[in-house]
Amino acid sequence: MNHWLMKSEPGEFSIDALEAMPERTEHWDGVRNYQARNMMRDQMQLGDRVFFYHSNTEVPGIVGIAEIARTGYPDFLAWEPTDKHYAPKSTPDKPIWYMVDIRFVRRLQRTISLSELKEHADALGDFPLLRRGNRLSVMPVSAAQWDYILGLE
DNA sequence: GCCAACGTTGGC
DNA sequence: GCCAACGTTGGC
Repeated sequence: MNHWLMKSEPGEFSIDALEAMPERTEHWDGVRNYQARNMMRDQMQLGDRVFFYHSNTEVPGIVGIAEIARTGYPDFLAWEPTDKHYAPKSTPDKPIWYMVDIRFVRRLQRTISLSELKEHADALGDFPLLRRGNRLSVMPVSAAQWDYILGLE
């Protein structure tokens, strides 16, 4: 089992919005970055756990846990001309962009903020979220990092 | 294949 | 709202 962290702006899609979905499940559409796509398409497995991270908000940080409910499949919104994430080079025959479905597991008892994570940078070791200028919206979390962060809760 | 210009991300 | 950092695009 692998672990992941996925970022979302709560104004776009929040942990509350995920919990409110039917089956508490929603597709993670709109990723238009090749590194993030490759992880979703090739590496995520059913049941993998995901830290749900709120970005671009008052207190950015990890707010909850989700799990992979469906492995990588084409992001059909890429070929919807009216969609915000329309990407005309991607077609049903030759999809470029992929997504997964995630299911709500639970909220954290408190937000583990980015600033708090930074205080533990030494213990966490190499963590993409803490790398300077990092902009990946989907990133791997090692088992040790996962356990350590949950220990902060 | 280089690289400047541009758009986006996301913390602050 | 600002702006640094980064990925992508497109001219050459």
